[in-house]
Amino acid sequence: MSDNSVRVRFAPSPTGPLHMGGVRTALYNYLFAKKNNGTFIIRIEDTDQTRYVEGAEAYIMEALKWCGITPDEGPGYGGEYGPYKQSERKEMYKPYAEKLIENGKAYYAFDTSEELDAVRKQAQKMKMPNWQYNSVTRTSMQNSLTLPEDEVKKRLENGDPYVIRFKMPRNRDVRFEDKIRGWVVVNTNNLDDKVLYKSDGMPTYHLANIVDDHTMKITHVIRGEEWLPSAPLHVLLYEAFEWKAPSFAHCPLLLRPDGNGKLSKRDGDRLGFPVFPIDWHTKEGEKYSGYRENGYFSGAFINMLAFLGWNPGTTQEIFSIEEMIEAFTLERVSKAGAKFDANKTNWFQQQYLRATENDILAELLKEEIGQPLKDITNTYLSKACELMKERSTFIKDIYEEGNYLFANPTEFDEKTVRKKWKENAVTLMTEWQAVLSEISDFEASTIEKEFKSFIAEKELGIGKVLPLFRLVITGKGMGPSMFEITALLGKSETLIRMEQNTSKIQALKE
RNA sequence: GGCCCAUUCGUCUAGUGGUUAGGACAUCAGGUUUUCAUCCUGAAAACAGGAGUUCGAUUCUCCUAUGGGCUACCA
Repeated sequence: MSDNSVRVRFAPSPTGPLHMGGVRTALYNYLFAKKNNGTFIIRIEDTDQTRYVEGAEAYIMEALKWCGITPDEGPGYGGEYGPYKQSERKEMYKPYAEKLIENGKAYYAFDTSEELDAVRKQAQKMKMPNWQYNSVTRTSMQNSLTLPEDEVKKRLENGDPYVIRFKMPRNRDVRFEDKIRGWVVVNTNNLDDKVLYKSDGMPTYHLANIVDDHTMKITHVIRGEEWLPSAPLHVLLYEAFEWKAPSFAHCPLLLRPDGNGKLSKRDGDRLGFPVFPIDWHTKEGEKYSGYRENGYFSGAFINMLAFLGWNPGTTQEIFSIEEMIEAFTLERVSKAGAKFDANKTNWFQQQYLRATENDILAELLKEEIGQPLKDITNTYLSKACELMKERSTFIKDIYEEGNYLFANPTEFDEKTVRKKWKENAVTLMTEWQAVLSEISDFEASTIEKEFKSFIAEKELGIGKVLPLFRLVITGKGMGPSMFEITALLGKSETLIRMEQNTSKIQALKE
């Protein structure tokens, strides 16, 4: 592997389940890596011990796995640049922070959180809502820039709690070229002296992500737009370390379909669609539903997600992951946030269901429905899928909408009975049953031919007779071709239903 | 409040100075179908507003508006 090969990382924080916005960021990283024959890395950013959520990391890994976004390096996947969890890299950050102090790019600060809160509150009272620890205010705070050298030394030796802050330079325009947005310029006067190293001995995200990206040889940082404001700080950090900065690409956010704001945890179940790739159960017993458990194919989910903020510039919309890799470029990621549309997701799902081979659908159906289908042959199931898939979106629809393919119906659509079941119905069905019983091959085409001559003989329209036949056999007023259905059910089952159900329906009528 | 980013049909988007502003989802109307779905055909539907630059702006610049993000010893 050469030094200039592409290496990207997806760096989630295990503070909860990964939602679809995060999955999309991971996907774009993955697509970019694969497109460029590069390496896709997962790094767990767990530097905030207070926000650790049990099970979140496992959730993230499983969700990505379901999506087919497979890391080349990461926890559980190996790699030469590990460990891939920041908590396990804890020891390596401090020397880097200290190096920055030596260079005069950072300093120790002894102000406690409480003191800072007090200062902020005070400033707010004086109508300055935006107090920052920066080049102006740091001169009046307790830090290694204001305290005498021996006092600083004493405090450090005493083990007094301290943080290390970045010494943000004054009045400099920091610029970098974002792969998605073009040039972004920010003046350092608007930036504050960010904490790099916390008093608990852990780095903040800002330090850890720079150190890790550098030591892991990351070439492209592809992340959400929420990081855009701190990107200049990161650029400055690379500069302070005299390291070459990676390229940056800030993806647009996923917005809520109604009203305002970015898509969040609670929107899903409130608006009736999942925002998570797979189910998430909280410790308190709450459930947030996921696409997997709701019956979506991961391919459809990923395809939909990719198109929320990216498009290939052609009219093709259905893409396999391989095709996406081939077509993907960062330049074609759009800049504006995208409102999520659950409708389109269903359309993708429907397209994928339809494109799936019948025998594969049969297997999936058996897997999903289980017990009720265990004695049905794959050949039969496969044919049932063929009949039902044009009118289904989810695997379960095949079973639910086509339940009559698996059992003699016990209910008969009331509306159809009322509208179609006339006085001659019983006679008609009895006679038709007799015709059916004479058919020997029981092929759909034969049944159809016999049916046509039957109604011709009766001088009746197809619409007068076929709905009755459908009602008797399926209990419904609509569905696939009756000839296909009865051919699949087979002669004896068809005759049994004709015999039993005709009188059942008639009984309903009386 | 400050800073940053964005703004084309209801939604996702194509479009990079001259187009009847294209597609997809959704919607509606016809056709096919015993029916439902599919499928086919068609319709309605957008350049946020205002100034510039230019022979000419959806496209470039500025301003305004709107939306979003950030503003922690969180990521």
